[in-house]
Amino acid sequence: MSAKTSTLATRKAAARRPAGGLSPLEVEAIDLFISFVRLLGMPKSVGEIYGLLFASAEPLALDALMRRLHMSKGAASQGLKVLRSFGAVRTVYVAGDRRDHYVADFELSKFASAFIKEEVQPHLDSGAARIARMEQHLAKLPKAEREAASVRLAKLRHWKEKGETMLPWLLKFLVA
Amino acid sequence: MSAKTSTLATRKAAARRPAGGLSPLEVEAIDLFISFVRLLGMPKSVGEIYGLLFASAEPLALDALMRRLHMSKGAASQGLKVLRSFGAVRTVYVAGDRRDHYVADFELSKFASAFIKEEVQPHLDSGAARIARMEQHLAKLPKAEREAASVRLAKLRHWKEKGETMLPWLLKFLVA
DNA sequence: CATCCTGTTCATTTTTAATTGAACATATTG
DNA sequence: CAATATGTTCAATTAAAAATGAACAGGATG
Repeated sequence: MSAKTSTLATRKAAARRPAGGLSPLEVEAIDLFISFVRLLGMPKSVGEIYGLLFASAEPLALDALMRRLHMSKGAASQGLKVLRSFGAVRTVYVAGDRRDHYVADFELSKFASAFIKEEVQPHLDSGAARIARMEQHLAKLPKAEREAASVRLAKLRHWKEKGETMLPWLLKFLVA
Repeated sequence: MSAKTSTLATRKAAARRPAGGLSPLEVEAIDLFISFVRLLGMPKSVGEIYGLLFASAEPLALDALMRRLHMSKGAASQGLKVLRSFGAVRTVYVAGDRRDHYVADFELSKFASAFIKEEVQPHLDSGAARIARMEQHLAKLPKAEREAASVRLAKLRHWKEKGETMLPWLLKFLVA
């Protein structure tokens, strides 16, 4: 009896979509975004979700993502949370359905600016703090060592400034 | 007799450095570069090696890296291989010692350009191939779906072009 | 208000990435 | 050329990251 309903559901889904529940176009989009999010150090599930939403003409609810991507509820929920957190995805109202339905926001720059704000910027900041501490240590060194180390520290400061110059520019370019 | 020489060498090195074999300055440098290489998706051992070489006034051989970083020979060898591969590190001649001695190259941009060439560029290329395939699939779609998908594909093409514009610029900025 | 539906959280398991250490290759030295 | 020193590679181990699934919270529904 439970076998019967599940068979029906499966058959219905299969009729709408090619084998496996994903069209070739969707598969390409998913692959594309998996490799993109991996580049940014995000879990592949995030790329799968965004890829499917990007390719999908209709908004999709959590259970549709689970089913079509063969993904657990937990992973889908967490992935959507991440995507929501930087606005790569948003919910849309669907009449007569109380599930949340998601669509992809097409502004890809949101991935990049989230990455910069969450990963790069903190590193730059902690790097700055570290350089300050290194300057403290430097002062206590015997003269011979101090001079060699001083050159290196200058290099670090230079890179830090370069990073701080580049980031805003990069953000601007991406958003434009 | 081999015991005698190795004991002497060990004692000599230990006298030069504080407990644990790493000065506070070295520890800061190592921490800094660990987080930097992690940002680029490289193993932490690569950051440890570069960090120590960056801070170290003298060239260091593989066994010194192993000893001071508590790292296996394999990890040190592989890490140096990676660092050599993009010129972040080079060997220098040390008279009367047949081990390879390494120093850090201070041009940090080498990390970034290696990352772009090895990680980013290939993704852009495969992305381009994928977009081409998606255009094939698109043609086979019924008209209604085709139009929605077409808008999305245009977005992808746009991002690809943006990436292709930005990368050379970014490289130039980094190297400058 | 008891039950069902939807979604979140988090301890556990699984998967993936990095490290170890031993076997090997190669060069050096007496 | 035997013995030793140096460095690389790779199968096995260990550590880190991600996914699962069950427990839970809250909101709707009859």
